[in-house]
Amino acid sequence: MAIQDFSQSLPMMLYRALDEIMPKFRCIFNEFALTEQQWRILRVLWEHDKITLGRLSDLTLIPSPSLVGIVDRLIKANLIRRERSDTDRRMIFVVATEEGRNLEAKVMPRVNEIYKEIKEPFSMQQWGQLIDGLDQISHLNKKTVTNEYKE
Amino acid sequence: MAIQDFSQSLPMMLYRALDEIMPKFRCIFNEFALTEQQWRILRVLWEHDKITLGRLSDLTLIPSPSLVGIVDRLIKANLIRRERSDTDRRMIFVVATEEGRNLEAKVMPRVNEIYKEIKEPFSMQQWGQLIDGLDQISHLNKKTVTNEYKE
DNA sequence: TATTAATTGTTAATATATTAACTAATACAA
DNA sequence: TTGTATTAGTTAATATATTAACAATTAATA
Repeated sequence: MAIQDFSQSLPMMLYRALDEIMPKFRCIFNEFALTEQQWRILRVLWEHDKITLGRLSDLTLIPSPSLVGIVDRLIKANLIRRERSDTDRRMIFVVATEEGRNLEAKVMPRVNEIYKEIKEPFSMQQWGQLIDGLDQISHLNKKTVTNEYKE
Repeated sequence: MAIQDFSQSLPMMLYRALDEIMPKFRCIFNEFALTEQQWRILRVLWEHDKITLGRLSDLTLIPSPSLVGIVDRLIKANLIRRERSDTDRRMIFVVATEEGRNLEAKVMPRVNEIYKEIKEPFSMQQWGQLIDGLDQISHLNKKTVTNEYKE
């Protein structure tokens, strides 16, 4: 056997984990006529009244070129709106409409339900180790792994 | 605080981990004029002389509709070829050309180098816990975690 | 202040993902 | 053996990812 079996490599393990869990969530998103990316944007807006496209890109992990079209479609669906900044006219804020805000109460319970199902078979320690490992991966290039701003 | 902070949710942690490590690999793939998906296919073919499209889809996690075009482009690049099965004319095998096989020796060392860098800061135990956790996630719906057909 | 550099978003071109519908070939049952 | 269901792969339509180039605005500096 090779030193490193492809299907057991970290990238494939990560992809496979996502392939297992995301369809469950997308199933719910589809019920509300949302794509996964559209949901991510709303999900962030439910935690931030007003946010620039740049920061939205960072928090949703959606690359900015993609963000343009996704935001366009959310606007067409009347769930969010653009708002150019007065102080720095380069920046554009994104804000949820009332209709967009109202979705939270409908979608989140369903999503939390699935999330609980996924988490359930794990012991608290196992889950913590998984999250810690992932956190360490996503901070590989940073000087120190500081969790100081963890709420 | 919300029960569940979006950016600390499992899906976002998985996506963020991939966002951290994959650009390092893609950098190498680009040097050989390969996309990530094209590389995945070659990577599998280096372990399997001959494989059907269906199984290739399973092993690469590339959905079959995507596979069609990706395989087309790999054929145009003269790295693989299609071969229809004689016994069951529905099935199509994919095989690496000599040029495709020759890439392994050039690409793999570079990829292994990056992989080692990523793995290095982890203790063996930490790494094992991470892989185990991911493995458990990707087997959530299976009755038992059977690795019987592991090579 | 005029120039240059950096920042924020956007557009464009190509590749891939998602979902549904569809074709061809094979298996299966009446 | 015919009709039906299943399987393997493909096509089509839309959405998103990736990379590079670009425009507009602001910041920085000579």
